[in-house]
Amino acid sequence: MIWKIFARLPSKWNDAEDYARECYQAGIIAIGWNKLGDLNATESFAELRGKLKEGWGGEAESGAKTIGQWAGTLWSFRNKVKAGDYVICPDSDSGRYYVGIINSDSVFYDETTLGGKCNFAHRRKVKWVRVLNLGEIQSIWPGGRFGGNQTLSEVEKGAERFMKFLKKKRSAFVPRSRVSSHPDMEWGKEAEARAMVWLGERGYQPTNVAHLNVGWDITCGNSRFEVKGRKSPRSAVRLSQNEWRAAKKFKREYTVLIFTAPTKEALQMTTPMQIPDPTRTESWTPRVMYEYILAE
DNA sequence: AATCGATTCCGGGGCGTGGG
DNA sequence: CCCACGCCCCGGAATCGATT
Repeated sequence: MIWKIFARLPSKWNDAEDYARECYQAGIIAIGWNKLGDLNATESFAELRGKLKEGWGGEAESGAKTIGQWAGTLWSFRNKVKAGDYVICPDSDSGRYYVGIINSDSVFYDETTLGGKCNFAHRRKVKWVRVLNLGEIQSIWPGGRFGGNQTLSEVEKGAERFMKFLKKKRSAFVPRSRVSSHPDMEWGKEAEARAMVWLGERGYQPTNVAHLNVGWDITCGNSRFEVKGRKSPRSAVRLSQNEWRAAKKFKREYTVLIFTAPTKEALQMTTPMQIPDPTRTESWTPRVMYEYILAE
């Protein structure tokens, strides 16, 4: 079975956050409604619905209908999801889709925060196996839409194509339908500053070498980091020829860090998407630029 | 002023769900 | 059955902002 599971707060909330990457990095999939306590202690769908009504009755916009859908999500998460099932978890911060295989036989309850802020307590262990970009998703589901909008839903349409896609080996070029971008100087600088802090927090001793034009921005011993900042996942990440060459040369020692945040304040809190050895682990579309000069 | 591209806005479509 | 909804999202249009 294939499940689509969102690990995020509702987008209609103004401070909605996406925890997909935290889950990915922690080897977990997690959903909210913490106040319910351990789901293993809940015996039936009806009991679950009752507890939800008690705890969230006021927030449920459409009463019984909403409660019912929440109950369905949690009940499926507890009962219908099985070890070996596939999970697809969309990440709105990076515009990517994490694909994994459920690795624990039952749900467990854990309120400790993952890497960043995610404290969604209903969890299952996941072995994440792939990261797909929009182009790859669209090659499976034209239009990029699959599964439902609820926190958890089963993916039915295109399930066979998805399985076939996973078996096929990674193709070199997957077209991406998104606009290309010029690097934004100011955001580049902001992102670099954030990267320095973030690396420092993780125990590195980073040196900023961006001004040297070597093909990456930050050096920590043998590790080289290229930092990209963007305001939304809709704008593409572009590697210059210089950067590409360095990435090819240093392979695993070269990592691209992508910071996606709409405002400077948000950027200070953002954890980056990390792409080690980018020329091998991701699909890039080469772009050739021409210019025309009028002959004298 | 005009042009070009990035960014934001928003209409509406789509799939899977439980309620009635 | 049908309907209305959800921890949604695409893609065109409008807006913004930088550069000439």
